[in-house]
Amino acid sequence: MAAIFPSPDHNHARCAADVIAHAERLCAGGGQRLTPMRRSVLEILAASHKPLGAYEIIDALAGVGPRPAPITIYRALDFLIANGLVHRIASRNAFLACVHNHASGALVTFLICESCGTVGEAPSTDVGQTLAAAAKSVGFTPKMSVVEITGLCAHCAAGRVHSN
Amino acid sequence: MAAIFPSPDHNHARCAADVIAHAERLCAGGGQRLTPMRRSVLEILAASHKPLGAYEIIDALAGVGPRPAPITIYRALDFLIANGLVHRIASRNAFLACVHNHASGALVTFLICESCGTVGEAPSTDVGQTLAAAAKSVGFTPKMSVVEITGLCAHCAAGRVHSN
DNA sequence: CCGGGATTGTTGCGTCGCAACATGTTTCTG
DNA sequence: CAGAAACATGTTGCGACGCAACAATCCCGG
Repeated sequence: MAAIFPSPDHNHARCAADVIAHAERLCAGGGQRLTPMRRSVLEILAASHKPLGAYEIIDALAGVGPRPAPITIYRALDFLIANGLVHRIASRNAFLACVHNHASGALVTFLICESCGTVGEAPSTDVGQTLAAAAKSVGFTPKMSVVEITGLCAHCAAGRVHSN
Repeated sequence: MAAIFPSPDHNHARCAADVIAHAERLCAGGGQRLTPMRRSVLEILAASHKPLGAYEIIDALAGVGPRPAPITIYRALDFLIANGLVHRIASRNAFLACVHNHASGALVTFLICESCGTVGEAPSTDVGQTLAAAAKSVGFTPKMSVVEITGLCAHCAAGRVHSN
C-alpha cells in the first residue's frame, strides 16, 4: 500500500517536487498549459498537506508579488481540479494538491485529521465498489462521489503533535 | 429495505408530518424544546426532498411573517442538526430534513440527483464498515463521515421528470 | 504577422456563516 | 410568587466564499 497518510517527518520537498513534475508531464502530454499562475497555486498547495482556503492561497501569493484577485485563484483552481491535480474538500471549503496519480474517475476517500489538519488520500477501490453497489440497489446512477472522513490520524492519536 | 429514494408521486404531506411528529417525540423525551422557529425551519425543509440553502429558508419564512435574520436560521439549524433531525449537505452548502430515524452515529450516504435535485438517504451499514476498515488500515480513527454521491436518480434516468 | 482562442486583470456583487451584544421567555428554586 | 439562571431570539455588523461580465493580454497556428 502506498503512503496513504503523510508522516510528520516525510520528505516534503520531494513530494512537492513530484507533484509539479507530474503536472508538467500531464500538461505537456495533453496540450494544456501550466501557466505561472497555475503553477504558483499548485506549488503553494503542494507545500502543505493541509487543505487551504482560496483566500489563504491569495495571502500566500501576496507575499511574493502583487495580490491576485479571488477570481484569478478560482480560475487556476478550476483548471487544476479539472485536470485532477487538485481536490476540493467540500466539507471544509478548501483545496488540496493531489499527491497520487490515481486513475481518473477512481473514488478517493479523504481522511482529515481534526488535530493537525493533515489530509490523507485513501484510494480505496473497495469503498468505491461498495458505494456503487449501494447506489445501484436503489436504481441510482452515480457520477461523482464525495467521501470525507474527519477524525484523528495515527500520529496525533499516539500523542505526537506535528505541524507540517 | 426502506424507501431510500423518494418516488415522485409519494405522499408528501404524510412524510412531512412524520418528520414533525418524530421531532416532537424526540424533543419531549430529551427535555429539548421544539420552539416555533425551529419547528418552522423543520417544516420548510420537510416540505421538500431537495436540500435548501439557509437563505432559501429565509425567503420561505419571509413569505409568512417577518423576515428572519440569517443567524436566526443558522441557530435553528444548529439545533436541528445536533438532534439528528436535519443533515447538512456539505458539497452543496445546503440542508435537508432527515426522513429516517437512523441510529445515532450510523453512517448515512446521500444520493443527490443532479437532474431533479431530490436527495435520498441510504443507511448503508456495509459502506460504513468498509470505510471504517479502510480508515483503520492506515491507523486513522474516524469521528464523522461525509458521503455524498451526485448522479441520476432512477426516475430521472427513466426519462420521467418530476419537481416535488 | 496576424487572427482567434486561451489566459489574466478589473470591477463588482450575491451568498454563506457567524461573532458580539441586547432583549425577551422558560423554568427552576427558595 | 419573586428572582435567578438558563435558554431562545432579535439586532447589528462583518469576514469568507465564489463567481459574473467585460477588458486587456498573451500565445499559437496559418
